[in-house]
Amino acid sequence: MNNREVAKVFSDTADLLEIKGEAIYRVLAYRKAAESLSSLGEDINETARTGRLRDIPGVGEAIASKIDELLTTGKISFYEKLAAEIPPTLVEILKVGDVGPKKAARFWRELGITTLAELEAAARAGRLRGLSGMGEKSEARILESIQALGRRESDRISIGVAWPAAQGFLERLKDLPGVAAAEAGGRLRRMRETVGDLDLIVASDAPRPVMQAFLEFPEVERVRGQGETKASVVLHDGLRVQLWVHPEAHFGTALQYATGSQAHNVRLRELALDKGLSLSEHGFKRKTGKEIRCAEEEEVYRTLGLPWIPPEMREDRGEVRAALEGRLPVPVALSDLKGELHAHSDWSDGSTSIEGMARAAAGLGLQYLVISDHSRSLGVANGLSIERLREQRKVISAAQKAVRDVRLLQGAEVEILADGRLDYPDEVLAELDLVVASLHTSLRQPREKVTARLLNAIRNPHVDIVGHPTGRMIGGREAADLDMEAILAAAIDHDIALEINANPERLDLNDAHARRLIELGGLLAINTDAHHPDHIGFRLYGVGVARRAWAPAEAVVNTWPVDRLMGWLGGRG
DNA sequence: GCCGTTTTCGGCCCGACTGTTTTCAGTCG
Repeated sequence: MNNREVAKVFSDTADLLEIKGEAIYRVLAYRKAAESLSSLGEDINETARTGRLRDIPGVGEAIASKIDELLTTGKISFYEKLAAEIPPTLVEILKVGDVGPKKAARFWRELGITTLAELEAAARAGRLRGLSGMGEKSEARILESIQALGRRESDRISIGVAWPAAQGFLERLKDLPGVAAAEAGGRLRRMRETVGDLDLIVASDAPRPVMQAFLEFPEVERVRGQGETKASVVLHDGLRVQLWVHPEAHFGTALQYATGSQAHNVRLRELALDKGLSLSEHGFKRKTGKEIRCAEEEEVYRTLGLPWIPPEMREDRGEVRAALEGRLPVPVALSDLKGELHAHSDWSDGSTSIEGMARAAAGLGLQYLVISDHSRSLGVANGLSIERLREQRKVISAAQKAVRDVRLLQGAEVEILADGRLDYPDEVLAELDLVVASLHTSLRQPREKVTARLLNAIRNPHVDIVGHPTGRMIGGREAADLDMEAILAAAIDHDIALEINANPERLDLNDAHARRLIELGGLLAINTDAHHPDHIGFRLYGVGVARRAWAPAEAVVNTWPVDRLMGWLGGRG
């Protein structure tokens, strides 16, 4: 079983226990363990084999032994017993908005509902409103939420869609009279791969007109809820947006609160309690009733005796403890990136000439750009034959004369063939400044085979970077089944970098694997895989993943000045 | 069920909003 499958069992266990009415802290313990498992950068089978399950945050004696049982027998007797008691299909109806464990339990016990389809039928038949505490409005909301669930292919949208949408709102909010500041919060600010909605936080001492103006934005289809400080709307395209408006004097605590994650916030509130303070989005409160307001987020952390923690690191993955102990790393920032190491031109499947890409890179202030078009076997992408590759080198030199502000290098994104060989012979690879080796085909091979292909590429002395190592597409194609520990170890052994592909549909490596690589002392490259000048803007998302991985600039090869980069490349093949 | 520079037991975050209520439970983040 893989990490995600194991995590799902524990998250389902938490849901079932909650429906059953178990003590909430027992439920939360299972949920916390599930979250830790899903963000674990190492294969859980390896962690179990080496007896380190208890090192996982939130995994104690009881859950560790259940993980062991699951990995060795394929099931957990505790879960089997629970599932015999509470129908496990009830978990799916918790996805419905306004339906939590209490309602799910009542639908089941009082109406015999066990599945989403049965819940929908009961709502349509008007049978929900008969329950005490439920009326027509509740029933209508539930029905509406079920339909919304069915319409959306997934309940999450890509950060590549959400980010620009949020920026558009923020610009307009900042222009409103009486608005001192506007920021995105939530998963978006933490640079998660996907978000469920947009959380926007505005500082204003006159909240009412700001709220009103927001509700009248043309893309707003309907208002889901509205109070003094919060409003929630649905846009015509189905995107949900939440707006918080707080006075300037609270903006720091409000932004901190709205950024989350929930688990991170719980940690901070626990720390606050240790200091005799109660923390909420409005500020700190002493037992005496005296309040401490924070206009800036830094003040919130300072009050707790902490340095400011970057939003991308706020996932309760040890950042609070690291901050307390003064060993929180400074993660790489967008401004640290000095070059792009993986970009395509119209020589293969890019949209734009080499010179056009060079001008775009120069316009962004990059110091170097590697043109890395596809290799010969990738016919669908117009991969370059050896002859065309050599011809391209001359064109790159000519482009360099035309665009002097950015150093142009010739690379290639070389196919790792199904049998593990590379798509160009070594003597051709040796002619290139930089080699990105990538998998595009036969991603579904068994673990041993696909892992061996990547290892073979890593051992080739000409390969500098492995591109989008797992091949996953978010919400689309599954990652290849790789022995990631072996890949990370080999990459470190051979002093090559693993790519964080910044395309928001890829983000590959993901944050968990990238963090594991950093822990082990490896190197990353943040590459956009640009096929169009605009795609170089994807760097932002790749940096987000690297920051979530706690990667310092030092560990990212394209933050290095060109001389150091060339030295690293030249040290190999 | 987890966890510990106040603890191996006794804690484990806090408030807004909604709908159905006559004061609160449930959900959400």
